[in-house]
Amino acid sequence: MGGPRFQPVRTVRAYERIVEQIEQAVESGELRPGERLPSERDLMVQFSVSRSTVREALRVLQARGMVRSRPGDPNGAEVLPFTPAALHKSMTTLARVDELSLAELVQFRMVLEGAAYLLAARLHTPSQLADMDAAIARMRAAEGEEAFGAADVDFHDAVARASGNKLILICSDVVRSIVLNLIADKIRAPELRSRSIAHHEEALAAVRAGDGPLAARLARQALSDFYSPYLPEGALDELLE
Amino acid sequence: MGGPRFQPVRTVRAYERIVEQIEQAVESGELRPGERLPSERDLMVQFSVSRSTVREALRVLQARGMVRSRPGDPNGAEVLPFTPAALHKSMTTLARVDELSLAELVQFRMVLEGAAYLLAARLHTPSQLADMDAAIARMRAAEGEEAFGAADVDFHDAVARASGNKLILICSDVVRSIVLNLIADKIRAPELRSRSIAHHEEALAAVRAGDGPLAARLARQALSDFYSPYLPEGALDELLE
DNA sequence: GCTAGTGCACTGGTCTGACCAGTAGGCTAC
DNA sequence: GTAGCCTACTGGTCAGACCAGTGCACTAGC
Repeated sequence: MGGPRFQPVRTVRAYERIVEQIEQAVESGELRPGERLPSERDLMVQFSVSRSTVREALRVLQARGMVRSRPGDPNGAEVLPFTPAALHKSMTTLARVDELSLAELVQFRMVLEGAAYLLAARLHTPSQLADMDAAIARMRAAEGEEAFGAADVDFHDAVARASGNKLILICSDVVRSIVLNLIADKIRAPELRSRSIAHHEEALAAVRAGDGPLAARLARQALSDFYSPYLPEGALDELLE
Repeated sequence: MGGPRFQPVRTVRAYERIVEQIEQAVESGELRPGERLPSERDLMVQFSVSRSTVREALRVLQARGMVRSRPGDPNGAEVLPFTPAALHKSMTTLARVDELSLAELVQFRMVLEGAAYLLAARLHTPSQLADMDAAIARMRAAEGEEAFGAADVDFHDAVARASGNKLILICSDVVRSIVLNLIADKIRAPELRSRSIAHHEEALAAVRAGDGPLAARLARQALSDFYSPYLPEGALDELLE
């Protein structure tokens, strides 16, 4: 050993270069959400490749959720604002393929929600508290399962938003929807509702009082209560004090 | 209102159907990592579509990290084990496009690492403790930045693994690498090393003693210490008691 | 004048068929 | 027995074509 240090080479496909270029244009702000890409036929001229190559690049970008194309649209593909759809997709795959257990997912939710409540208790603004109040009111007023669930989601969203951390917000959202999807076939007994509302109100009171640790503990406890029927005994105990 | 409830329709592209079918085959275990897909020309017969359509489907699957194809490979595309690459990608985009601040990322790390230490303190096995010891030994023995960094990563990985939660492990990993990437241009002053090692050892001692809350607090504190130079004053205080 | 309807030019989705540069494995010549 | 060639494949790319949609300008009718 001692000769020149060579680097492994990798052949780069044409469509990958196109993906890179468009991706960079989006990330640098040169292309903003809502704007349109040139048509595929224009792109094939600009990149001087064939249309199939352009299309493969667009498929990759579409899979990443950065772009959407609609047949017949005279304006070409639309640049989309970032959505956690791709994040959601890969986490879902992770959950399905990589033997991620429901316990792990719920535990992760407990971690995230706990942090969200902790931060929310210290950072909340009046309007965010109002959002939480409104969500609880909607939960109480809800007629069907659907409306109740939506209001429930709104509440957790408001808390996560109050945490001031977008990553917590997005990840909570993704994991929650995956978890709910996993147990969608089992029934959410309506008699749990009043208890669920009470839990939410306690946690909200702690948030309002600025008692982060208490709010976090209540939130974890509520999650543990809610999901323990679907889990082996004691699977979530580690995160409860 | 009162007529039949119609559902919005969505035209489904041919390549999407192919993606679904292959994806499902992978998720159901019918196709296992390491196995090969038929060649594109075979697939076009099986799905009775053209090769371009098959290829667009493969591009999508490849973008999701489920499949890899190599020119000339007589065996067709390879089914890959799940990697967090797609997760990594979408989180990186999130960080770049969605104005995710370094503070949010580090805060998120504090949340995850805190949880990892907390769980590790309660669930660790002897061999996992040994892994952590070994990693610290490597940190101490490291000559260059690179070796030190690698050992550091190994340590955190060992802790996350000891948490027993694969989601925490993977997400910590992803977020850590994004954060390190963001501050890669700044120097990691070598004089911080001995302090960093000391921090790790304190936290490890708490883990060994089974004191989860202490371990978690030390871990958060260490992260806060390490990253505060790159952040506005007090940006991480909310998660320190 | 304005609106309703009709074309048209263009889009993306798909297909066909072709070429090229790689690869792996069998075959041949030594 | 082995080194090296051959071949039958592979994926990557290209060219050209058709179709069903879409939006818009234009036009016919009021």
